[in-house]
Parts: sequence; C-alpha cells; structure tokens
Amino acid sequence: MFEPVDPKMDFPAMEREILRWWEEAGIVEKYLRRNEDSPKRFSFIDGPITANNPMGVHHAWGRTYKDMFQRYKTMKGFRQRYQNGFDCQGLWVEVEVEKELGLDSKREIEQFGVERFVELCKERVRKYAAVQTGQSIRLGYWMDWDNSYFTMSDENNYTIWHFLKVCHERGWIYEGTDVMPWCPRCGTGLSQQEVVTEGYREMVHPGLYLMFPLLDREGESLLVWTTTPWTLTSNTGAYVHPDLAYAKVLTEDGEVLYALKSRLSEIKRGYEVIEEMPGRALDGLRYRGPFDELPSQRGVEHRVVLWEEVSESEGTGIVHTAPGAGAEDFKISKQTGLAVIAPLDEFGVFVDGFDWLTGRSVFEVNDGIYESLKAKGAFFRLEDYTHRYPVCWRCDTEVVFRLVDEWFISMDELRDKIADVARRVRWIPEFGLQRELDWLRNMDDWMISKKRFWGLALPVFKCGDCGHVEVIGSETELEARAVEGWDDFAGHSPHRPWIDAVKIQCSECEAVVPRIKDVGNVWLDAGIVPYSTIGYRNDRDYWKQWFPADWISESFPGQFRGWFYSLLVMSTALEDTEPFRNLYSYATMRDGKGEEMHKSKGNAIWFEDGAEKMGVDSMRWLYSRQSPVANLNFGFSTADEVRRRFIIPLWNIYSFFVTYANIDGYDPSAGGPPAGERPELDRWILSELNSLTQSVTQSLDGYEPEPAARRIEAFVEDLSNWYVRRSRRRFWKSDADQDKLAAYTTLYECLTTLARLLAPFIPFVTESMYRNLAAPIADARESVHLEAFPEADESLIDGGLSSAARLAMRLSSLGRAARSQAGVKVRQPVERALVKLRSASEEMRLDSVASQVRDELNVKELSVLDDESQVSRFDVRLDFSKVGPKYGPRTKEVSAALEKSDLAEVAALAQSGKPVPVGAFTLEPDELVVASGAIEGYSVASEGGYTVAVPTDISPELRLEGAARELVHLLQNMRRAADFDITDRIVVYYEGDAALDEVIGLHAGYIRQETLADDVRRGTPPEGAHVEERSVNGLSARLGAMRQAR
RNA sequence: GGGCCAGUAGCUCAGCCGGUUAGAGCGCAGUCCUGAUAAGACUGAGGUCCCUGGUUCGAGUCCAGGCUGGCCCA
Repeated sequence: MFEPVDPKMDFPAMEREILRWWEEAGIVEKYLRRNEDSPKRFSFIDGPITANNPMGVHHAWGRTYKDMFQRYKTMKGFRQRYQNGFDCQGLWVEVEVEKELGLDSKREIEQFGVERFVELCKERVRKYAAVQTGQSIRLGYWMDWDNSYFTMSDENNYTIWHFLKVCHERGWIYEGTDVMPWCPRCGTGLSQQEVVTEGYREMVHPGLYLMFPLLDREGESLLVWTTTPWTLTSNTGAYVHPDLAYAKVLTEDGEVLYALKSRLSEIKRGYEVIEEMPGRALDGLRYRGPFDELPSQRGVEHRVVLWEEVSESEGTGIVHTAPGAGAEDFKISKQTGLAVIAPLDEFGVFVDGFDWLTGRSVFEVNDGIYESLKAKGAFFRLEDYTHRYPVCWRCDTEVVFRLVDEWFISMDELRDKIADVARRVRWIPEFGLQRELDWLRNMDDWMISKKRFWGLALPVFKCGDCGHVEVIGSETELEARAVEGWDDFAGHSPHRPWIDAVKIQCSECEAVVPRIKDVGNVWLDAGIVPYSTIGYRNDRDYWKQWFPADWISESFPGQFRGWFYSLLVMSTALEDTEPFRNLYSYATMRDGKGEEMHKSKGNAIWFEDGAEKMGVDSMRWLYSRQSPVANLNFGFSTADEVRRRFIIPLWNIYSFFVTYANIDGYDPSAGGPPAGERPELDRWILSELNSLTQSVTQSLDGYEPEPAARRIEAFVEDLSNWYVRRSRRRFWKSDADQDKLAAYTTLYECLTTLARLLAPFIPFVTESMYRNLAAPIADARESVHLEAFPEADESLIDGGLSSAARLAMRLSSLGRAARSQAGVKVRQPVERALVKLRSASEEMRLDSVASQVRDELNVKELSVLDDESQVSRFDVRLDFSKVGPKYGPRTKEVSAALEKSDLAEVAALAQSGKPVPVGAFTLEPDELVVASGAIEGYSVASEGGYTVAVPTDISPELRLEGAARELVHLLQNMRRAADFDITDRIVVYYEGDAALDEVIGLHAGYIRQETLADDVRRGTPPEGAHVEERSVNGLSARLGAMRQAR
C-alpha cells in the first residue's frame, strides 16, 4: 500500500515537512558523502554572495541553477566539494554598519574607533551569512554549509597578497595620479566597474552660461556653458571643435560673443552674426579665466584648444575644462599641456589656495560663484538642466571628480593574454565571450585601492624617504620583514587597524616604512577564490584536483567586468590559464510586469514570502524553464501559473496512480510484463520516457537547463493528457488482468523515473513522490536524492510509436473540431468517422491507434475515406519538403503544372498509391498532400494534410445510446455529490418520462457496469437515497442513487 | 560613435538542420469532458513574424543595410 495522496496538497507545508525529515534522517549528510570515493570529479566554484543582507528571490534564481547542476552531477556519481561562498569585505558592508551606528563620515568612524568598527563589520557578515544559509536551506539548496568559505578569511587575503606580489614582480603594480569619480561622503574613489553599474541618477543641475573674455581681442568673449560651476575655480582651458562652424555675434546688449553657429539660439536674446569661421581658427586664443584672482590660479595661462568630441547637441560648442576636476579633461591635458589644478580634498571640501572657497563643501558654493561671476561681468545666463549624472552606488551621494593618487594594476601586458584565456572557456550563452572581450578591449588599468577601513589590506609599503615600493606576498614574509609592531599584530586577522601596526625596513634606504593605508578593491576578494579555497598556497596536489572549476554561474549584470573579469585577470596573472571551463550566465529579474524590482518601489518580493506563498519548487521550476538570455518577470501570479500548469498536473497523475494502485493492491516489487510485451500505448509512453531521459541528460551535460525543463513539461503533458486519459479505464475496470498490470507497471515506471529526472529541479515534490512510490521496493534508497540519475534504455525508443501517437492525437483533435462544428457532443456516439491521411504509410500506422481514436471520438467505426465520389471539393498540394530537393529550380514548374491538373483525378491516383502524372512530370503519391474540403452529409475538419469527417445525422438507436451515456454521466456526478466512495455499489431508481424506459431497457447493463449499480429500477427512490431532478437529453427524470451496504 | 542582445497574437514568450496553412500560456468569447473533480480538454476570434534588399525552387529561420527598444562601453 502507498500512502494516500492529498489531491489538494499544500505544497509549502509539504516542503517544510520534508525539510524536517531531511534534517532528522541526516539525508543531506548522506548526500554530501554519497560519492566521496568516486574517481569522477565535478568542480563547482561558487561565486560568493555578499553576506550583507537577507537574500532575495533573485539570488534564489542563481542558487537554483547551482543546486540543480550539483544535484545532477551527484546523481551521476561525481565527487564534489559542495562549498558555498560568502563575500565579506568592502564598502557595502561598511555603509550598512555606518547606518546602524548612525555615523556619516570617515571622520566619525575614526572617532568611533576603527577597531570596533571593523569588528562590527565582521559581525554583520557572520550574521547575514547565517541568515542566508537558513534561507538557502529553505530553498532546498544542499551544500556543505559548515564548510562555507568567507572572503574575509586569512587564507583568502593572503592568497591575494601572493597575487599582488606576482604582479609587482612583473612590474604591473603602480601608483598613479588620475582624476577619478569620487564619493565625498564615503571619502573614496570609485573604480570604473563601480560607476558604470547602476551608478547614474537623473538629476537637475544648473546650466550656467558665462563669458571668457579674450585677452587678444578686446571686448570679445567666448560663450561657455557648464553644469558644474564649482569646477570653474580650476578652469585652465576651453575646447572648440576644429571642423564645426563657429560664429562671432554682436548681441543686442552689446556683447561680442563666439559660439558654435548651430547653437546660437542658446544666446536667448537678439544678436547679429558678424563673422563665421571654423573652430580651428580659434585655436590657441588666450582668455581671462573666471577665477584668476584665486591664489591657486596664479600664473596659469588659459587658452583655447581643439577637441573633436565637442558636442553639437548641447551647450554653446565651447566647453570649459578643468583638468583637475574631470576624468576626460585630465587625460587630454597630458597632450595639450593645460595646467592642472586640484581643488578638492577627500571630503569634497575646497583645499587651501581657493580664498573664500577654502574650507567650504563643493555642494554649497554655487551661489557664491554666481555672485563672483556677476561682479566680474562674466555671468551670462542660468537655467535648470536635467541629465543623468553619476552617484555613489552605495550611498547615493553625488559624485565629484577629483585628482587623486591610487594604486593600479597595469593591463598593458595582460590584456591580450586574458582575452586568450577567455576564449578557452565555453560561455553560455555564447555571446558572453563577445561581451567579455569587449570589456577587455575597453577597460582601463585596474584600480585596486580604496581609502576605507574594512577590506583587504593592500600589502604595499612605499618608502616615505626614497619612494621605493615593496609588496609583501605572505604572512611569513611579513613577519620576516617586520621591524616594528609585529607583536601588536600577531593573533589578529590581516585587517585594519591591526595590520597597520606592522612596519618594515626599506630595502633601498633602510628607512622604517609603514603599509599604505588603502584597502583593496572587492573584486580581488572574489576573483582569487579558485586559488584560495582549494589550497593553492598550501596543498598544491589538492588544488590541482579541483582546478579549474568545471562550471561556474552568475547573472550578467556587472559580472563581465566584475567577477568574471577578476577571475580571468587573477588566473591569467598567476597561471596563465582559465580558472573555469564552462560559465553559465543569465539575465536580470524583473517584477511580474517586467519592471525593475526595487525595495523602495515596493515591488520586491522577499524570499520568505515567495517560499511560503508559492512554494520553492514552483519558484525553482519557473527559474529552470526560463531562457537565460531573457529577463525573468517574477511575481506571485507567474509562480502560480507554473504551479497550475506543471506541478499540479504532475501531482494529479501521481495522486491518480496512488488512488487506483491502492484500490487494486498493486505491488511494484512483484514486477510486471516485460516492456516489449505491453500494449502499444504503454510502449509508446515508455518510448517517450526514454527519449526524454536521453535529451534531458544531453541538455544537462551541456549545462542547458531550459531545453531540459521544456522537454519535461511536454512529456508530463503527454503523460497526463494522452497516456493517463487514454488509460483511465484500464485502471478502474474490475478485471485484474495483464493489461491492467501493464498499465500499473508502466505508469509506475514513468512516475519513478520522472521523480529522479526532476529531482535536481524540484527536490521537494520529487522527494515526496519518490518516498511513497519506492517504499515497497526493497533496495530503494531512502531519498530520491541518493538515487542514480535515470539512464535511457535506447532499445525502448521507437519513433514509429511516437508518430502513431501524434497521429492519434491529431485525428482526435480534428474529430472534436468536426463534432464541435456540427454541434454534436462527444458523449453522443456517432456511426463513423472518415479520415484522410497524408500518405499510405500513415494509413498502415492508423491501425495501431484506431481503437484509441474511436474511443476518444466516440465513434463506432473509423475508416479511411475511399469513396471519392462523396467528396465535393479536393485540396491538393505539393509536399515541398520532398518535391523541393528533388526538382530544385524546376519546383515552380511542377507547382504550376499541378494547378492546371484535375484535382479529383490527381487525388484519386494519389490515394490509390500510384504514380501521378502532373503535366510533364510524374509525381510519387507521397509527394502530394491531399485534403478533402467538404463531404456530403459530414462535418469536416482539415489541417496540415489531415482530414476528419463525422456524419451530421444521428440514427434513433444512437440517440438512445447517447441518452444512456448522458444518464451515466448524471449518475456519476450524483455519486460524487452524495460523497460515495469510488468502490461503493448502488441501486438506481428513476421516475419521469416514459421514453426513459426504452433507454434503460436497451442499456441497463452498460449503466449498471459504469455506475457500479446492482440494479436500475423504475420507482420512487427510498428514504436515504441521493435524489436529483434532471433532464436527460430532453427527457425529464427524477433520479435516485441508493448506496448498498458493503 | 562602438559592441552585445532583442523585436513573432492584446500581454508574456516558444519556434531544432530553411520546407510553403507559424505555435503555447495568460486574457477574451463559446463548448465539452470528467471515477485526476477548487483539475482538465476543445473550438473560435486575434499575426504585414520591425522595415528594405539579397541568397534560394522555397526565408519567421540565412546574408546585408536600416529602424525601434534594452544592456554595456566611449
């Protein structure tokens, strides 16, 4: 006996129950050890999840893939490490801890105490690592949770040191001066990677027009436009486009101005053009700067330079440049020789040398700047200007551009090597490679420093006396080189502030040198994991066994220049080899309407909410069937649809099976007839099952979950809507014969195979099914997840069976359409259906499925249309897939000849299987597709060369039979309404229309059999019977069903 | 300006190696079946497969150019 199955399962409750059992029975433990002695290895290396907040449903998407492939490989017998990773260090954690503490700047952190602050960062990471672990377990993600790696670990940090030392030895590490996007609140530069990720906001800035008076042309000025007035303090030049047309104009207010001709409308007052010239004519003109009175501007020459990128679509075509406050400007200044003035300190406050501005924040000086410009007569016009402008990705503060010293890894020598390594990897989807190469072509040197507290301590020591730079590659090297502070540091993790105590001696000048204060870029932390987590430094043999990863997976946004990039850079530098062989990547999660999910918008779904409302199997299936290149629209209704369309039908089949298996006492351990000796329907579904197993295996071996999931859906649909639908009677008939046993055995095999095939996708439903179904089998494993993945038995795959079943389904569908058209319901038997197929070989095939089609369409007889005289219209077409290749360019002539032929004649010949002369050609019958348009006395439906026709006239006998079936239908409904058991026997009573006697007289046996009635009697139903007044095909009846004692 | 992706029904998306009558789900209208019963099936309406050219006997599918949207880089 199987446990009875609740057809209205509460899936989330079931999942919780199974989680409890997994825990109690130690199943995960057994799973993790299942293959520990296997010679086959599958190396998955986890991209660390930031342990800074609870995980969301979008993380569950990626984790579903990770779990699926590890489970699949486990079932296939591969030994694995099952190691999860947590990303720990970096600004994102600092910002959250700052919020908790109510701190708002680096100064406040320093006052609070860096040591306490860093401890709190560590604590936060541990807390959320635990939260995410719990959530992942709820998802059914089976990992070795006690063995997760943390990027803040000593080993991770020291392995990065090693990497940096290798880079340094090759001369790639340098300290550079550059203008970087800078967050004045966080007090740190933002790397290229950080700014381009969601780092832009729409904002309103001043659009300020002002004049730069030309020194060499008295009374004439350049008209300039800027959206960052504060940078005017550091102006040293103005760009004009060399080739565009500029104009000199006289305004109605008497100003003589230069501006781009196409932008003169910006003047917004009356003017006349005095002269036109190309931009290059203005090259080198000197002008009086807007803030020449500031000490920092002393001695600076301001002049016009040419730049081809000057925009024609905004401003005046004359662009103010402050090379100390703009990234592009700084680069250009190296060629033009324009002076560089750096105005801001790390908090965005003006430094010394800026007179009244010094000590004031960049965000509060605009009004003063306007006043000053007005006083100097340089102010022209001010308006609001809305544009996208970078903000700090962590705290949303508006970014400034600031001249700073940062540390970089030079990419000049690495760039091409990395590209070669990237090309050795299989990228899924394929275009991933193009994206990565595109990034590799465009990237700048990698900025690895950050002026913060919580992160990798860059092991860089720069001598204050002689400028010599040294990079320390390990903790032992540091200890050996330490001349000061080692005792204070010993016993601590290599983080600030403890590490800052250690000083070394300069190997050039013997000065005592402290570490630079900077911490590292977070992508270093994640990029090193294929080295740090598998013993690269300390156990090279072990490392070689697991490196490179066979498979990694993350979503695209950010990763091509984030994790994928850092993995490639670091592995190329260390070993010049690929750190992973296959990469599976996927798009972005949106809400149910396709809009971006944001906590602030209120359309984000918490993982727990999702899990408890939809059940994680629904979520997991939704993810599994998603095309990875497309964004996933995720919502409660989409998950619900998945449950309705896939999980519930699957469950219904299972529940159906268990219901009848229990009634019949089916015992799977007793075996059944050999597959080859079972009825065609069984052999068909087994063929489909094995072919499914084959293609799912192939897809998963190729790391493509989506086609696997879609194939499984199609199979479940066939199983439900054809196999079970067609087999129902076999299960509930009363004889216990071979046919019934074959049906049970077949459906049992389908369900247990499906449970194993689906186990990596939906671990809960499959576990529930498998445990119940496998219980009677002596050597079954206790959990489906300890089972082997199904192996396809190719000998059971038979394309002919598949075609026959497709044919049956198609004919049934057409027959229903024909019935529907004529208004004859399926319950009403009809004499015959006429069918017309595409070929003679299909007619052979028809025999094997004719009984199914007859049954499905409720017809007495199924025959191939042979009396062509009844057909009043023929539709004959070429089968181009055969004719095309054979006749090539002459296909059109064949087609034209056919159109001129007598279609009835052609059809007749084709039907009889003889060669058909068509014009100058002779066609084989199977090169033609013949359909019948209309047939006298029939309702006809045609599609794709198939025709099914059913008669529109019904004989009186058939009407009576129809009424009997109607009666059975009503009685069945009454049985259910009365809540009788499926096996209860009844006595039927009826009163009403006299014509009922004839119906019942003829079909009492049938009615008794179908409704499990011992007798059918005319008369008033006794007390206690279930009674309903009904119309039976127009005959009024009062029906009673009386349950008999068991 | 460059790279990548997408454009198929009202909406969300399938469509393998090119085969001539393009599918599913949701939604809408209607019907049916049901001893899987708070499921299921069918029918119908709804398409310029973004546009233009090319290759081909044949193009939603391949090629070129363009348009629109998204992502990325300048």
